[in-house]
Amino acid sequence: MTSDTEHGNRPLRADAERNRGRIVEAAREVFAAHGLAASLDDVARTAGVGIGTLYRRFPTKEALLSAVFDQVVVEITDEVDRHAANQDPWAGLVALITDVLQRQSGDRGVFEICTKADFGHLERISAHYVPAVEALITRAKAAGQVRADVTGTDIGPVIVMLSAVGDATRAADPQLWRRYLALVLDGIRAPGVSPLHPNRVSHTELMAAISSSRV
Amino acid sequence: MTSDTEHGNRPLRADAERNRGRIVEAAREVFAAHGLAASLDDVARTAGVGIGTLYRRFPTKEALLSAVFDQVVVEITDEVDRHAANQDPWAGLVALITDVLQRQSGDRGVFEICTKADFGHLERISAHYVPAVEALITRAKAAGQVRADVTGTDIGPVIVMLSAVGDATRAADPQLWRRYLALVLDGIRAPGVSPLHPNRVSHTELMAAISSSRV
DNA sequence: GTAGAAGCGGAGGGAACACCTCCGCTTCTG
DNA sequence: CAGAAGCGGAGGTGTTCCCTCCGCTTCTAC
Repeated sequence: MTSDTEHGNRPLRADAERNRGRIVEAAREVFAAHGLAASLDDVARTAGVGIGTLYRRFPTKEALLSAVFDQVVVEITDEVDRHAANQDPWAGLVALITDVLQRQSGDRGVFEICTKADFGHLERISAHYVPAVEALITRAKAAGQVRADVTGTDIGPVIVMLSAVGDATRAADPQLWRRYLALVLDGIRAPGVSPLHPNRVSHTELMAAISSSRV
Repeated sequence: MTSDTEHGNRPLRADAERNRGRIVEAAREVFAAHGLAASLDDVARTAGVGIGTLYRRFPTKEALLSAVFDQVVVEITDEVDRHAANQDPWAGLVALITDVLQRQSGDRGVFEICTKADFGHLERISAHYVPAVEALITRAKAAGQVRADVTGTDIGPVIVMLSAVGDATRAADPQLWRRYLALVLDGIRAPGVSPLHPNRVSHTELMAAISSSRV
């Protein structure tokens, strides 16, 4: 955010640096509202600069996405690691799911970098997410907090599910997803009642499936 | 499907009638795979006819959508009414949710006519769906089968949620949504554990929100 | 103050993709 | 077998992207 150079070389002129900041800020807003497919013309308009200015600073769309989301990825992975370290595994799991959803609800850009493989952020996130969730689920099951037939690979789909309901109901009530989170948590909690359809799908297969859906 | 006239007037020539059938069938397939935004060129190609032939028979995209989905809407509303009449309200509710999801999982076209207001099918469906679900929930709560803090307006979001997970995990395992259905059903079942975020949103508001999401 | 480097805006090129029209040619039917 | 009906698909029109180019403006170092 506060980098005052372009590629670590010559510092930018003051007005250029100011515009760069505006562009990143506008991109964040626009991607949050319309997803990563939003047009760069839209970003430039929101930033109040010409499209040429945007492209001089960020030669490709991907460069802009990096500038906007690299920091967010670090925040998310830190958060995930922190929750994994929670002494109470159930509390950690709930906090992890809640935090991820809170970030995603209301920010379609974040949602998409977490679920679409297109731009490489997903890999970095899942490298932290997968072991964290596996450890939490194992510990929570050992403590009798989570039903025995739930696995670590179920949490990804649970997040997708709640994220979808958050998106769908946002216009009616932006916090309504919390209601369905509570419902689903009650479903995950021990002891289960309904028998579960078997889940023989790996994290890797799930990631691939999720990021390829709704093309 | 077996209509052998265009607007109830002169019957079509045999080859034209044959092509009309192929077009409707191809449209069903293409919309199922790619959603209602799929292009009519794609439909024509799949049907093995020229784009001109398609447009002569269906002057607008909407006419084709009607030909494809009007019957589906009737089937859905019949199904919904039938489940509402189930003596065991819990069994009826589960069957209703399962049937809707079964139809939607694997058919993006059906999913979209059920959730997007664009083409007017949603209204016809919800005219049956809303009273059916309200009656089932009321009866199921009276029988102690559903937790007291769940309402009729929760079932729509639940379907959206499971439909999203079905879509996301389809490539990994097309039946995996059943696993999360069981999880959610356990969450809906009486007695609840986690307190639910209040739901002060009407069916109408929810429909509007859902059909306007992911524009 | 000023020269010139740095930066700026936005028209527009090029590509992709959608819906739909038109018309010369083909096929069916009475 | 005549002529009505139907056919195909090139192409018109429109939209929406990403990105380039270049004449003009603004900043900054001296």
